[in-house]
Amino acid sequence: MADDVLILEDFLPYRLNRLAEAVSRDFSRIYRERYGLTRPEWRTLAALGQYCTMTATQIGANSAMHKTKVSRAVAELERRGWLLRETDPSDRRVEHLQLSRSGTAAYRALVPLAKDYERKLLAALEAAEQANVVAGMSALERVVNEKSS
Amino acid sequence: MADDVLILEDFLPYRLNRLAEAVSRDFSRIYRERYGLTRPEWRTLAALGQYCTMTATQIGANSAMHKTKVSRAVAELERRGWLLRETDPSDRRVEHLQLSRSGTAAYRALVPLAKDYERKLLAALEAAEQANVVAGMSALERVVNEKSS
DNA sequence: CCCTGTTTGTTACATTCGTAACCGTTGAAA
DNA sequence: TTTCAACGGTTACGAATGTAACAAACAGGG
Repeated sequence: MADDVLILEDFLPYRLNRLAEAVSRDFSRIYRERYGLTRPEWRTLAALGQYCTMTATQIGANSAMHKTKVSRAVAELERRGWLLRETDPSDRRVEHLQLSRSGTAAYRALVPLAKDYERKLLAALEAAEQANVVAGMSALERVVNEKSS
Repeated sequence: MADDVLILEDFLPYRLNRLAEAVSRDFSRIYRERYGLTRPEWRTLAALGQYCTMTATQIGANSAMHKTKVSRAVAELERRGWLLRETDPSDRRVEHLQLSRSGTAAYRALVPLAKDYERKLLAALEAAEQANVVAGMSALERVVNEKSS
């Protein structure tokens, strides 16, 4: 508790980052090896798969991505023919995005793999530990959201 | 539980990343605004402050940073006069690094701020939630370490 | 109708980052 | 002694990212 040394291994921001990076890196192999997707592209795909139709701004807010990341991910998915844009007739700044047939197919192929990954990760924990993870994350999310608001 | 839609907001890798990014971004203001440090530089400073003397390779292993990140962070800290290198006489590839007097001063100034940040973050949680966070993170770390080994 | 300010989304530029190549050093085997 | 693989650390180069500037479209007064 002395204020002269920080035990980095116990420091919450560091632990969170280390953990998130390891998990993210590990999981990214699933969509990277199979489809060559980047993380922003995967997130955009996941958001559109879940919500069917969204604007770029909505994707950014929902997936916590900078708008330039969204813009580039959308452009790449469109280039692949996985995504369709439709300009809003009542506000021509806005583009409504949705997955094409082939984009939906890729999404549907990835969802079970993603769920499997999560399932296996949590299966290595005891039931009480799983509950701790879920409750702890929710609590931290609550605090972080309070701070930013 | 259906395998056709993934609820991104409940998906563990995504939640972890979102949380870690938010906390890291928030905390980074402390060392960035005050000293203009980048995250790799802060981590290197923290590692050397904790362990007194380390090699670049050890810092990378300890802080989960790529060796090029460490190399650049060390170079910058040295440029500031915060860090001293000493070539190992028995193996001239190895450099033993340690903080200089001014580097130590900066470290000592930052440690209480870091601890304060963590304290305030956890103070917004109830006791049971804090326990959940600590236990949940430890459990996840265990699993991730098992996977990579 | 124009002017101003705001919003959506894209692009230019500089910075950061990782892969891979690299240099100098070491140790060990031939 | 010579050779060569392995290691510590740096650097070059391409990819990814964020900041800021930007164009186009809207909204609301004057």
